[in-house]
Amino acid sequence: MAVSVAHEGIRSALTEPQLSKLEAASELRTLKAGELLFSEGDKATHSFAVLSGAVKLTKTHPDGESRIIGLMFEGDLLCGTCGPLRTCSAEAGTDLELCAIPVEATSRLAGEAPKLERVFFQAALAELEARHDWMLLLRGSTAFQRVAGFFRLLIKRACPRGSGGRQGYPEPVHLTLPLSRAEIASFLDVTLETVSRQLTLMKKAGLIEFSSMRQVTVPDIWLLAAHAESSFQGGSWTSMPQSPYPARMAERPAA
Amino acid sequence: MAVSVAHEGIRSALTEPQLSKLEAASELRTLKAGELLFSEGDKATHSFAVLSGAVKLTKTHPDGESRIIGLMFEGDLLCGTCGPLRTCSAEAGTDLELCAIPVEATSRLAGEAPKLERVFFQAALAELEARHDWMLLLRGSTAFQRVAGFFRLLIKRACPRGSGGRQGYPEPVHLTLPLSRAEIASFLDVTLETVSRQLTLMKKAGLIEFSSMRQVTVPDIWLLAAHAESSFQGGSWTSMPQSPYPARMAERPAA
DNA sequence: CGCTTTTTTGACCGGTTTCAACACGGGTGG
DNA sequence: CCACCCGTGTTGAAACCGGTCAAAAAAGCG
Repeated sequence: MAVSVAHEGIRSALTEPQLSKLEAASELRTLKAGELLFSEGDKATHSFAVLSGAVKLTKTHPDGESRIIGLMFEGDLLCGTCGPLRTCSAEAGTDLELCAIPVEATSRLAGEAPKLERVFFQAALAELEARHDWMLLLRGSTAFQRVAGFFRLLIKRACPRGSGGRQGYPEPVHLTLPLSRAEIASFLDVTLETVSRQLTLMKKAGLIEFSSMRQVTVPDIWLLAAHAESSFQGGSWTSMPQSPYPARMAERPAA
Repeated sequence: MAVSVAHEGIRSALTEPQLSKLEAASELRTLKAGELLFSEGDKATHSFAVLSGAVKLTKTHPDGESRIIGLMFEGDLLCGTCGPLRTCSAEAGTDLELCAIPVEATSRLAGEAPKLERVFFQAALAELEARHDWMLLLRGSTAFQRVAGFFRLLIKRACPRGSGGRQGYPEPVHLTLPLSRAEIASFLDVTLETVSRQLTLMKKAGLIEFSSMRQVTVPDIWLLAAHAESSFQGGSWTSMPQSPYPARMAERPAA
Protein backbone atom coordinates (compact mmCIF):
# COMPACT_ATOMS: atom_id res chain seq x y z
CA MET A 1 0.00 0.00 0.00
CA ALA A 2 0.94 3.57 -0.51
CA VAL A 3 3.19 4.11 -3.43
CA SER A 4 3.84 7.02 -5.70
CA VAL A 5 1.65 6.63 -8.76
CA ALA A 6 4.37 7.46 -11.20
CA HIS A 7 2.26 7.92 -14.24
CA GLU A 8 2.32 11.26 -15.93
CA GLY A 9 -1.23 11.19 -17.21
CA ILE A 10 -2.78 10.12 -13.95
CA ARG A 11 -0.89 12.65 -11.88
CA SER A 12 -1.93 15.51 -14.05
CA ALA A 13 -5.56 14.43 -14.06
CA LEU A 14 -5.95 14.62 -10.31
CA THR A 15 -5.72 17.17 -7.56
CA GLU A 16 -3.30 16.64 -4.68
CA PRO A 17 -5.84 15.14 -2.28
CA GLN A 18 -7.29 12.90 -4.96
CA LEU A 19 -3.86 11.67 -5.84
CA SER A 20 -3.10 10.89 -2.23
CA LYS A 21 -6.26 8.86 -1.98
CA LEU A 22 -5.30 6.88 -5.02
CA GLU A 23 -1.77 6.34 -3.80
CA ALA A 24 -3.01 5.15 -0.46
CA ALA A 25 -4.92 2.40 -2.21
CA SER A 26 -2.16 1.48 -4.62
CA GLU A 27 0.78 -0.73 -4.02
CA LEU A 28 4.16 -1.39 -5.51
CA ARG A 29 4.52 -4.78 -7.06
CA THR A 30 7.70 -6.41 -8.25
CA LEU A 31 7.96 -9.49 -10.39
CA LYS A 32 10.83 -11.57 -11.67
CA ALA A 33 11.16 -12.33 -15.33
CA GLY A 34 8.68 -15.00 -16.32
CA GLU A 35 6.26 -14.47 -13.47
CA LEU A 36 2.63 -14.11 -14.30
CA LEU A 37 0.81 -10.86 -13.65
CA PHE A 38 -2.64 -12.04 -14.62
CA SER A 39 -4.29 -14.49 -16.96
CA GLU A 40 -6.84 -14.41 -19.70
CA GLY A 41 -10.27 -14.56 -18.14
CA ASP A 42 -9.19 -13.26 -14.76
CA LYS A 43 -11.29 -10.61 -13.16
CA ALA A 44 -9.69 -7.25 -13.85
CA THR A 45 -9.11 -5.93 -10.36
CA HIS A 46 -6.20 -3.59 -10.96
CA SER A 47 -4.69 -1.23 -13.44
CA PHE A 48 -0.94 -1.25 -13.65
CA ALA A 49 1.49 1.53 -14.36
CA VAL A 50 4.77 0.13 -15.56
CA LEU A 51 7.65 1.62 -13.59
CA SER A 52 10.46 -0.42 -15.08
CA GLY A 53 10.91 -3.51 -17.21
CA ALA A 54 8.79 -4.92 -19.98
CA VAL A 55 5.41 -6.61 -19.75
CA LYS A 56 4.53 -9.34 -22.19
CA LEU A 57 0.90 -9.53 -23.27
CA THR A 58 -0.13 -12.95 -24.52
CA LYS A 59 -3.24 -14.58 -25.77
CA THR A 60 -4.02 -18.23 -26.30
CA HIS A 61 -4.40 -19.27 -29.87
CA PRO A 62 -7.22 -21.67 -30.74
CA ASP A 63 -4.54 -24.29 -31.32
CA GLY A 64 -3.56 -24.02 -27.68
CA GLU A 65 -0.28 -22.21 -28.20
CA SER A 66 0.05 -18.82 -26.60
CA ARG A 67 1.17 -15.93 -28.74
CA ILE A 68 2.60 -12.61 -27.75
CA ILE A 69 0.31 -9.87 -28.91
CA GLY A 70 1.94 -6.87 -27.36
CA LEU A 71 4.59 -5.40 -25.14
CA MET A 72 4.35 -2.62 -22.60
CA PHE A 73 7.22 -0.59 -21.27
CA GLU A 74 8.10 1.94 -18.64
CA GLY A 75 5.56 4.72 -18.62
CA ASP A 76 2.79 2.66 -20.14
CA LEU A 77 -0.51 2.15 -18.45
CA LEU A 78 -2.13 -1.24 -18.49
CA CYS A 79 -5.69 -0.35 -17.82
CA GLY A 80 -7.87 -2.67 -15.83
CA THR A 81 -11.23 -1.29 -16.75
CA CYS A 82 -11.38 -3.06 -20.05
CA GLY A 83 -14.57 -4.87 -19.30
CA PRO A 84 -14.93 -7.11 -16.31
CA LEU A 85 -12.58 -9.81 -17.55
CA ARG A 86 -9.05 -9.71 -18.87
CA THR A 87 -8.88 -10.53 -22.50
CA CYS A 88 -5.25 -11.51 -22.46
CA SER A 89 -2.57 -12.65 -20.09
CA ALA A 90 0.29 -10.52 -18.85
CA GLU A 91 3.67 -11.82 -17.88
CA ALA A 92 6.92 -10.25 -16.82
CA GLY A 93 9.25 -10.22 -19.81
CA THR A 94 12.05 -8.91 -17.68
CA ASP A 95 12.26 -8.20 -14.00
CA LEU A 96 9.43 -5.86 -13.39
CA GLU A 97 8.43 -3.03 -11.15
CA LEU A 98 4.92 -1.72 -11.34
CA CYS A 99 2.32 0.18 -9.49
CA ALA A 100 -0.94 -1.67 -8.95
CA ILE A 101 -3.99 0.55 -8.79
CA PRO A 102 -7.27 -1.09 -7.74
CA VAL A 103 -10.04 -0.38 -10.22
CA GLU A 104 -12.44 0.29 -7.41
CA ALA A 105 -10.21 3.10 -6.24
CA THR A 106 -10.26 4.65 -9.69
CA SER A 107 -13.98 4.23 -10.16
CA ARG A 108 -14.55 5.84 -6.77
CA LEU A 109 -12.67 8.84 -8.07
CA ALA A 110 -14.30 8.80 -11.48
CA GLY A 111 -17.20 10.91 -10.31
CA GLU A 112 -15.19 13.80 -8.99
CA ALA A 113 -12.39 13.54 -11.53
CA PRO A 114 -13.83 12.88 -14.96
CA LYS A 115 -10.40 13.46 -16.45
CA LEU A 116 -9.19 10.29 -14.86
CA GLU A 117 -11.46 8.16 -16.96
CA ARG A 118 -10.10 10.00 -19.95
CA VAL A 119 -6.59 8.94 -19.08
CA PHE A 120 -7.55 5.32 -19.20
CA PHE A 121 -9.43 5.93 -22.39
CA GLN A 122 -6.32 7.42 -23.90
CA ALA A 123 -4.29 4.48 -22.68
CA ALA A 124 -6.62 2.07 -24.44
CA LEU A 125 -6.41 4.15 -27.58
CA ALA A 126 -2.64 4.14 -27.40
CA GLU A 127 -2.73 0.38 -27.15
CA LEU A 128 -4.96 0.25 -30.17
CA GLU A 129 -2.48 2.34 -32.05
CA ALA A 130 0.34 0.09 -30.97
CA ARG A 131 -1.55 -2.94 -32.25
CA HIS A 132 -2.07 -1.23 -35.57
CA ASP A 133 1.60 -0.49 -35.89
CA TRP A 134 2.28 -3.99 -35.02
CA MET A 135 -0.11 -5.46 -37.53
CA LEU A 136 1.43 -3.31 -40.17
CA LEU A 137 4.84 -4.57 -39.25
CA LEU A 138 3.82 -8.18 -39.46
CA ARG A 139 2.05 -7.88 -42.74
CA GLY A 140 3.66 -8.55 -46.01
CA SER A 141 7.01 -8.52 -44.40
CA THR A 142 9.97 -10.75 -44.82
CA ALA A 143 11.63 -12.19 -41.78
CA PHE A 144 14.35 -9.61 -42.08
CA GLN A 145 11.88 -6.77 -42.06
CA ARG A 146 10.16 -8.13 -39.03
CA VAL A 147 13.28 -8.41 -36.99
CA ALA A 148 14.35 -4.96 -38.09
CA GLY A 149 10.92 -3.69 -37.16
CA PHE A 150 11.29 -5.28 -33.79
CA PHE A 151 14.38 -3.22 -33.16
CA ARG A 152 12.68 -0.08 -34.28
CA LEU A 153 9.79 -0.74 -31.97
CA LEU A 154 12.14 -1.48 -29.12
CA ILE A 155 14.08 1.68 -29.66
CA LYS A 156 10.98 3.75 -30.04
CA ARG A 157 9.35 2.53 -26.90
CA ALA A 158 11.97 1.31 -24.53
CA CYS A 159 14.87 3.57 -25.17
CA PRO A 160 14.08 7.27 -25.17
CA ARG A 161 13.57 7.20 -21.47
CA GLY A 162 16.74 5.28 -20.73
CA SER A 163 19.22 7.51 -22.47
CA GLY A 164 18.32 11.06 -21.67
CA GLY A 165 18.68 11.82 -25.37
CA ARG A 166 16.34 13.30 -27.87
CA GLN A 167 14.68 11.14 -30.43
CA GLY A 168 17.04 11.72 -33.28
CA TYR A 169 19.17 8.65 -32.99
CA PRO A 170 21.73 8.72 -35.74
CA GLU A 171 24.22 7.75 -33.08
CA PRO A 172 24.58 4.20 -31.77
CA VAL A 173 21.84 2.99 -29.52
CA HIS A 174 22.25 0.00 -27.35
CA LEU A 175 19.51 -1.85 -25.69
CA THR A 176 18.67 -4.89 -23.66
CA LEU A 177 16.42 -7.40 -25.36
CA PRO A 178 13.48 -8.00 -23.06
CA LEU A 179 12.73 -11.29 -24.75
CA SER A 180 14.45 -14.55 -25.52
CA ARG A 181 14.89 -15.66 -29.12
CA ALA A 182 11.91 -17.93 -28.77
CA GLU A 183 9.79 -15.12 -27.44
CA ILE A 184 10.88 -12.74 -30.14
CA ALA A 185 9.97 -15.44 -32.60
CA SER A 186 6.52 -15.77 -31.10
CA PHE A 187 6.08 -12.03 -31.19
CA LEU A 188 7.13 -11.83 -34.81
CA ASP A 189 5.34 -14.96 -35.77
CA VAL A 190 8.31 -16.74 -37.21
CA THR A 191 10.36 -19.63 -35.86
CA LEU A 192 13.17 -19.02 -33.46
CA GLU A 193 15.59 -20.44 -35.99
CA THR A 194 14.58 -17.76 -38.43
CA VAL A 195 15.08 -15.06 -35.84
CA SER A 196 18.50 -16.43 -35.12
CA ARG A 197 19.39 -16.46 -38.78
CA GLN A 198 18.29 -12.93 -39.40
CA LEU A 199 20.15 -11.75 -36.35
CA THR A 200 23.29 -13.41 -37.59
CA LEU A 201 22.73 -11.87 -40.98
CA MET A 202 22.37 -8.43 -39.52
CA LYS A 203 25.43 -8.95 -37.39
CA LYS A 204 27.51 -10.00 -40.38
CA ALA A 205 26.27 -6.97 -42.27
CA GLY A 206 27.41 -4.75 -39.45
CA LEU A 207 23.93 -3.48 -38.78
CA ILE A 208 23.95 -4.66 -35.19
CA GLU A 209 26.47 -5.86 -32.63
CA PHE A 210 26.13 -8.12 -29.66
CA SER A 211 28.07 -7.54 -26.48
CA SER A 212 26.22 -10.42 -24.91
CA MET A 213 23.24 -12.50 -25.82
CA ARG A 214 20.78 -9.85 -24.78
CA GLN A 215 22.84 -6.72 -25.12
CA VAL A 216 22.68 -5.26 -28.59
CA THR A 217 24.08 -2.14 -30.11
CA VAL A 218 22.46 -0.65 -33.17
CA PRO A 219 24.93 1.72 -34.81
CA ASP A 220 22.27 3.25 -37.00
CA ILE A 221 18.66 2.25 -36.80
CA TRP A 222 17.82 4.09 -39.99
CA LEU A 223 20.39 2.22 -41.93
CA LEU A 224 18.85 -0.95 -40.61
CA ALA A 225 15.39 0.28 -41.51
CA ALA A 226 16.58 1.21 -44.95
CA HIS A 227 17.70 -2.32 -45.59
CA ALA A 228 14.43 -3.65 -44.30
CA GLU A 229 12.53 -1.39 -46.64
CA SER A 230 14.40 -2.51 -49.66
CA SER A 231 12.86 -5.89 -49.13
CA PHE A 232 16.19 -7.36 -48.40
CA GLN A 233 16.58 -10.93 -47.35
CA GLY A 234 19.21 -13.60 -46.84
CA GLY A 235 21.72 -13.94 -49.61
CA SER A 236 25.08 -12.58 -50.65
CA TRP A 237 25.77 -9.90 -48.17
CA THR A 238 29.32 -9.40 -47.22
CA SER A 239 29.53 -6.28 -49.32
CA MET A 240 26.73 -3.84 -49.61
CA PRO A 241 26.50 -0.26 -50.73
CA GLN A 242 26.56 2.50 -48.15
CA SER A 243 22.90 2.65 -48.98
CA PRO A 244 21.44 6.14 -48.97
CA TYR A 245 18.73 6.58 -46.42
CA PRO A 246 15.21 5.92 -47.60
CA ALA A 247 13.27 8.85 -48.92
CA ARG A 248 10.50 8.74 -46.37
CA MET A 249 10.23 6.73 -43.23
CA ALA A 250 7.69 6.80 -40.47
CA GLU A 251 8.92 8.77 -37.49
CA ARG A 252 12.20 9.50 -39.13
CA PRO A 253 13.74 12.52 -37.46
CA ALA A 254 13.73 15.62 -39.54
CA ALA A 255 17.46 15.31 -40.32
CA MET B 1 -29.06 16.96 -39.92
CA ALA B 2 -31.48 15.20 -37.69
CA VAL B 3 -31.30 11.48 -37.95
CA SER B 4 -32.09 8.67 -35.60
CA VAL B 5 -28.88 7.68 -33.86
CA ALA B 6 -29.42 4.02 -34.27
CA HIS B 7 -26.78 2.79 -31.92
CA GLU B 8 -27.86 0.70 -29.02
CA GLY B 9 -25.15 1.81 -26.64
CA ILE B 10 -25.58 5.49 -27.29
CA ARG B 11 -29.34 5.41 -26.99
CA SER B 12 -29.26 3.71 -23.65
CA ALA B 13 -26.64 6.08 -22.29
CA LEU B 14 -28.75 9.18 -22.80
CA THR B 15 -32.04 10.60 -21.66
CA GLU B 16 -34.69 11.53 -24.20
CA PRO B 17 -33.84 15.23 -24.40
CA GLN B 18 -30.12 14.50 -24.57
CA LEU B 19 -30.70 12.07 -27.37
CA SER B 20 -32.75 14.60 -29.27
CA LYS B 21 -29.98 17.10 -28.96
CA LEU B 22 -27.50 14.62 -30.35
CA GLU B 23 -29.76 13.62 -33.17
CA ALA B 24 -30.36 17.21 -34.13
CA ALA B 25 -26.62 17.60 -34.66
CA SER B 26 -26.15 14.31 -36.46
CA GLU B 27 -26.72 13.56 -40.06
CA LEU B 28 -27.26 10.57 -42.27
CA ARG B 29 -24.49 9.93 -44.69
CA THR B 30 -24.49 7.48 -47.58
CA LEU B 31 -21.50 6.35 -49.59
CA LYS B 32 -21.03 4.14 -52.59
CA ALA B 33 -18.60 1.27 -52.49
CA GLY B 34 -15.07 2.56 -52.78
CA GLU B 35 -15.75 6.09 -51.61
CA LEU B 36 -13.55 7.49 -48.93
CA LEU B 37 -14.94 8.33 -45.51
CA PHE B 38 -11.81 9.88 -44.10
CA SER B 39 -8.05 9.58 -44.42
CA GLU B 40 -5.14 8.94 -42.16
CA GLY B 41 -4.13 12.21 -40.60
CA ASP B 42 -7.49 13.91 -41.05
CA LYS B 43 -8.91 15.81 -38.16
CA ALA B 44 -11.40 13.57 -36.40
CA THR B 45 -14.55 15.63 -36.57
CA HIS B 46 -17.18 12.94 -36.39
CA SER B 47 -17.98 9.58 -34.93
CA PHE B 48 -19.85 7.21 -37.15
CA ALA B 49 -22.45 4.62 -36.32
CA VAL B 50 -22.65 2.07 -39.09
CA LEU B 51 -26.24 1.60 -40.17
CA SER B 52 -25.66 -0.77 -43.05
CA GLY B 53 -22.77 -2.00 -45.18
CA ALA B 54 -19.16 -2.60 -44.32
CA VAL B 55 -16.45 -0.06 -43.61
CA LYS B 56 -12.90 -0.84 -44.57
CA LEU B 57 -10.21 0.50 -42.24
CA THR B 58 -6.85 0.89 -43.93
CA LYS B 59 -3.45 2.12 -43.01
CA THR B 60 -0.50 2.97 -45.18
CA HIS B 61 2.39 0.60 -44.91
CA PRO B 62 5.88 2.10 -44.85
CA ASP B 63 6.36 0.62 -48.30
CA GLY B 64 3.57 2.84 -49.58
CA GLU B 65 0.98 0.12 -50.03
CA SER B 66 -2.15 0.44 -48.00
CA ARG B 67 -3.26 -2.51 -45.94
CA ILE B 68 -6.63 -3.32 -44.54
CA ILE B 69 -6.40 -3.46 -40.78
CA GLY B 70 -10.00 -3.91 -39.87
CA LEU B 71 -13.61 -4.03 -40.90
CA MET B 72 -16.64 -2.54 -39.25
CA PHE B 73 -20.21 -3.64 -39.75
CA GLU B 74 -23.74 -2.67 -38.99
CA GLY B 75 -24.09 -1.78 -35.35
CA ASP B 76 -20.45 -0.88 -34.88
CA LEU B 77 -19.36 2.49 -33.67
CA LEU B 78 -16.40 4.17 -35.28
CA CYS B 79 -15.39 6.59 -32.60
CA GLY B 80 -13.98 9.94 -33.50
CA THR B 81 -12.50 10.88 -30.19
CA CYS B 82 -9.41 8.83 -30.70
CA GLY B 83 -7.05 11.72 -30.34
CA PRO B 84 -7.28 14.74 -32.55
CA LEU B 85 -6.16 12.99 -35.72
CA ARG B 86 -7.33 9.86 -37.45
CA THR B 87 -4.80 7.14 -37.31
CA CYS B 88 -6.17 5.22 -40.24
CA SER B 89 -8.30 5.73 -43.30
CA ALA B 90 -11.84 4.52 -43.70
CA GLU B 91 -13.41 3.59 -46.96
CA ALA B 92 -16.74 2.14 -47.99
CA GLY B 93 -16.26 -1.55 -48.65
CA THR B 94 -19.81 -1.84 -49.88
CA ASP B 95 -22.50 0.74 -50.33
CA LEU B 96 -22.76 2.34 -46.98
CA GLU B 97 -25.24 4.05 -44.76
CA LEU B 98 -24.06 5.66 -41.60
CA CYS B 99 -24.90 8.20 -39.00
CA ALA B 100 -22.36 10.96 -38.58
CA ILE B 101 -22.16 12.39 -35.08
CA PRO B 102 -20.02 15.50 -34.58
CA VAL B 103 -17.50 15.04 -31.80
CA GLU B 104 -18.28 18.49 -30.50
CA ALA B 105 -21.85 17.43 -29.98
CA THR B 106 -20.76 14.45 -27.96
CA SER B 107 -18.23 16.37 -25.93
CA ARG B 108 -20.87 18.98 -25.14
CA LEU B 109 -22.95 16.19 -23.70
CA ALA B 110 -20.07 14.51 -21.94
CA GLY B 111 -20.48 16.64 -18.85
CA GLU B 112 -24.08 15.84 -18.16
CA ALA B 113 -23.94 12.28 -19.45
CA PRO B 114 -20.77 10.61 -18.27
CA LYS B 115 -22.09 7.31 -19.52
CA LEU B 116 -21.74 8.56 -23.05
CA GLU B 117 -18.00 8.74 -22.80
CA ARG B 118 -18.08 5.22 -21.50
CA VAL B 119 -19.85 4.04 -24.61
CA PHE B 120 -17.06 5.34 -26.78
CA PHE B 121 -14.56 3.85 -24.42
CA GLN B 122 -16.24 0.49 -24.78
CA ALA B 123 -16.28 0.90 -28.53
CA ALA B 124 -12.54 1.45 -28.55
CA LEU B 125 -12.07 -1.56 -26.34
CA ALA B 126 -14.20 -3.65 -28.64
CA GLU B 127 -12.03 -2.58 -31.52
CA LEU B 128 -8.97 -3.55 -29.58
CA GLU B 129 -10.45 -6.95 -28.97
CA ALA B 130 -11.28 -7.30 -32.63
CA ARG B 131 -7.70 -6.53 -33.56
CA HIS B 132 -6.48 -9.13 -31.13
CA ASP B 133 -8.75 -11.74 -32.63
CA TRP B 134 -7.48 -10.73 -35.96
CA MET B 135 -3.85 -10.92 -35.06
CA LEU B 136 -4.44 -14.33 -33.66
CA LEU B 137 -6.09 -15.40 -36.85
CA LEU B 138 -3.23 -14.20 -38.98
CA ARG B 139 -0.55 -15.79 -36.94
CA GLY B 140 0.83 -19.17 -37.58
CA SER B 141 -1.93 -19.96 -39.94
CA THR B 142 -1.97 -21.54 -43.34
CA ALA B 143 -3.72 -19.81 -46.17
CA PHE B 144 -6.64 -22.17 -45.80
CA GLN B 145 -7.07 -21.31 -42.16
CA ARG B 146 -6.98 -17.64 -42.88
CA VAL B 147 -9.67 -17.78 -45.51
CA ALA B 148 -11.77 -19.99 -43.27
CA GLY B 149 -11.21 -17.53 -40.46
CA PHE B 150 -12.34 -14.75 -42.72
CA PHE B 151 -15.64 -16.47 -43.22
CA ARG B 152 -16.04 -17.06 -39.55
CA LEU B 153 -15.39 -13.42 -38.85
CA LEU B 154 -17.80 -12.37 -41.53
CA ILE B 155 -20.52 -14.60 -40.22
CA LYS B 156 -19.92 -13.58 -36.66
CA ARG B 157 -20.05 -9.89 -37.35
CA ALA B 158 -22.07 -9.30 -40.44
CA CYS B 159 -24.70 -11.97 -40.36
CA PRO B 160 -26.56 -12.34 -37.08
CA ARG B 161 -28.37 -9.10 -37.69
CA GLY B 162 -29.33 -9.96 -41.25
CA SER B 163 -31.07 -13.22 -40.64
CA GLY B 164 -33.25 -12.80 -37.62
CA GLY B 165 -31.87 -16.08 -36.35
CA ARG B 166 -30.04 -17.07 -33.24
CA GLN B 167 -26.37 -17.65 -33.27
CA GLY B 168 -26.39 -21.38 -33.59
CA TYR B 169 -25.77 -21.66 -37.28
CA PRO B 170 -25.59 -25.31 -38.14
CA GLU B 171 -27.86 -24.42 -41.03
CA PRO B 172 -26.61 -22.81 -44.23
CA VAL B 173 -25.64 -19.20 -44.02
CA HIS B 174 -25.21 -17.10 -47.03
CA LEU B 175 -23.50 -13.81 -47.19
CA THR B 176 -22.29 -11.10 -49.48
CA LEU B 177 -18.56 -10.63 -49.57
CA PRO B 178 -17.89 -6.99 -48.79
CA LEU B 179 -14.47 -7.19 -50.39
CA SER B 180 -12.94 -8.12 -53.71
CA ARG B 181 -10.44 -10.96 -53.92
CA ALA B 182 -7.61 -8.49 -53.90
CA GLU B 183 -8.98 -6.82 -50.80
CA ILE B 184 -9.52 -10.09 -49.03
CA ALA B 185 -5.96 -10.94 -49.90
CA SER B 186 -4.74 -7.69 -48.42
CA PHE B 187 -6.76 -8.29 -45.30
CA LEU B 188 -5.41 -11.79 -44.90
CA ASP B 189 -1.94 -10.86 -45.92
CA VAL B 190 -1.64 -13.35 -48.73
CA THR B 191 -1.70 -12.88 -52.47
CA LEU B 192 -4.97 -12.72 -54.31
CA GLU B 193 -4.00 -15.82 -56.24
CA THR B 194 -3.73 -17.74 -53.02
CA VAL B 195 -7.14 -16.54 -51.92
CA SER B 196 -8.57 -17.65 -55.21
CA ARG B 197 -6.97 -21.06 -54.91
CA GLN B 198 -8.22 -21.63 -51.40
CA LEU B 199 -11.67 -20.55 -52.39
CA THR B 200 -11.65 -23.00 -55.26
CA LEU B 201 -10.42 -25.68 -52.92
CA MET B 202 -13.19 -25.02 -50.46
CA LYS B 203 -15.71 -24.98 -53.24
CA LYS B 204 -14.55 -28.33 -54.57
CA ALA B 205 -14.71 -29.75 -51.08
CA GLY B 206 -18.29 -28.62 -50.78
CA LEU B 207 -17.54 -26.34 -47.88
CA ILE B 208 -18.83 -23.28 -49.67
CA GLU B 209 -20.88 -22.48 -52.74
CA PHE B 210 -20.94 -19.45 -54.96
CA SER B 211 -24.11 -18.18 -56.50
CA SER B 212 -22.21 -15.27 -57.94
CA MET B 213 -18.77 -13.83 -57.48
CA ARG B 214 -19.70 -12.15 -54.22
CA GLN B 215 -22.57 -14.28 -53.06
CA VAL B 216 -21.46 -17.22 -50.99
CA THR B 217 -23.31 -19.88 -49.11
CA VAL B 218 -21.65 -21.66 -46.23
CA PRO B 219 -23.55 -24.88 -45.56
CA ASP B 220 -21.82 -25.42 -42.24
CA ILE B 221 -19.37 -22.94 -40.84
CA TRP B 222 -18.26 -25.36 -38.14
CA LEU B 223 -17.39 -27.98 -40.65
CA LEU B 224 -15.30 -25.39 -42.40
CA ALA B 225 -13.69 -24.39 -39.14
CA ALA B 226 -13.00 -27.99 -38.32
CA HIS B 227 -11.02 -28.39 -41.50
CA ALA B 228 -9.15 -25.21 -40.82
CA GLU B 229 -8.24 -26.44 -37.38
CA SER B 230 -6.87 -29.69 -38.61
CA SER B 231 -4.26 -27.65 -40.37
CA PHE B 232 -5.62 -28.72 -43.65
CA GLN B 233 -4.19 -27.47 -46.87
CA GLY B 234 -4.29 -28.13 -50.59
CA GLY B 235 -4.03 -31.74 -51.58
CA SER B 236 -6.18 -34.71 -52.39
CA TRP B 237 -9.62 -33.65 -51.47
CA THR B 238 -12.42 -35.01 -53.53
CA SER B 239 -13.45 -37.36 -50.77
CA MET B 240 -13.32 -36.42 -47.16
CA PRO B 241 -14.82 -37.93 -44.07
CA GLN B 242 -17.96 -36.45 -42.60
CA SER B 243 -15.53 -35.05 -40.11
CA PRO B 244 -16.82 -34.88 -36.55
CA TYR B 245 -16.97 -31.36 -35.21
CA PRO B 246 -13.92 -30.17 -33.37
CA ALA B 247 -13.85 -30.69 -29.65
CA ARG B 248 -13.60 -27.04 -28.71
CA MET B 249 -13.94 -23.97 -30.79
CA ALA B 250 -14.20 -20.37 -29.82
CA GLU B 251 -17.79 -19.16 -29.79
CA ARG B 252 -19.09 -22.49 -30.85
CA PRO B 253 -22.75 -22.72 -29.92
CA ALA B 254 -23.49 -25.06 -27.09
CA ALA B 255 -24.87 -27.75 -29.40
C1' DC C 1 33.88 -28.38 -14.24
C1' DG C 2 30.00 -30.99 -16.02
C1' DC C 3 25.27 -30.12 -16.46
C1' DT C 4 21.13 -28.09 -18.74
C1' DT C 5 19.12 -24.58 -21.51
C1' DT C 6 19.51 -21.44 -25.13
C1' DT C 7 21.26 -20.26 -29.50
C1' DT C 8 23.31 -21.16 -33.84
C1' DT C 9 23.96 -23.63 -38.07
C1' DG C 10 22.89 -27.03 -41.69
C1' DA C 11 20.09 -29.72 -45.07
C1' DC C 12 15.79 -30.61 -46.91
C1' DC C 13 10.92 -30.07 -47.80
C1' DG C 14 6.67 -27.68 -48.80
C1' DG C 15 3.49 -23.94 -49.22
C1' DT C 16 3.25 -19.10 -51.06
C1' DT C 17 4.69 -16.13 -54.01
C1' DT C 18 5.70 -14.70 -58.44
C1' DC C 19 5.18 -14.32 -63.24
C1' DA C 20 2.29 -15.18 -66.86
C1' DA C 21 -1.41 -16.89 -69.55
C1' DC C 22 -6.11 -17.84 -69.65
C1' DA C 23 -11.26 -17.64 -68.63
C1' DC C 24 -15.14 -15.24 -67.15
C1' DG C 25 -18.54 -11.38 -66.74
C1' DG C 26 -20.59 -7.23 -67.62
C1' DG C 27 -20.95 -3.36 -70.41
C1' DT C 28 -20.76 -0.79 -74.91
C1' DG C 29 -21.64 0.05 -79.52
C1' DG C 30 -22.12 -1.60 -83.99
C1' DC D 1 -28.19 -9.81 -80.98
C1' DC D 2 -23.56 -10.44 -81.20
C1' DA D 3 -18.63 -8.94 -81.26
C1' DC D 4 -15.48 -6.74 -78.65
C1' DC D 5 -13.06 -5.08 -74.55
C1' DC D 6 -11.52 -4.33 -69.99
C1' DG D 7 -11.45 -5.45 -65.26
C1' DT D 8 -11.77 -9.23 -62.20
C1' DG D 9 -10.99 -13.79 -61.18
C1' DT D 10 -8.85 -18.40 -62.15
C1' DT D 11 -5.28 -21.61 -63.28
C1' DG D 12 -0.50 -23.17 -64.24
C1' DA D 13 4.66 -23.68 -63.55
C1' DA D 14 8.89 -22.47 -61.39
C1' DA D 15 11.51 -20.11 -57.77
C1' DC D 16 12.04 -18.92 -53.26
C1' DC D 17 11.52 -18.25 -48.22
C1' DG D 18 10.65 -19.89 -44.11
C1' DG D 19 9.38 -24.15 -41.64
C1' DT D 20 10.87 -28.51 -39.91
C1' DC D 21 14.04 -31.92 -38.29
C1' DA D 22 18.46 -32.64 -36.51
C1' DA D 23 22.79 -31.69 -34.41
C1' DA D 24 26.55 -28.88 -32.87
C1' DA D 25 28.06 -24.80 -30.30
C1' DA D 26 27.65 -21.38 -26.74
C1' DA D 27 25.89 -19.56 -22.57
C1' DG D 28 24.21 -19.94 -18.05
C1' DC D 29 24.23 -22.31 -13.55
C1' DG D 30 25.03 -25.24 -9.55
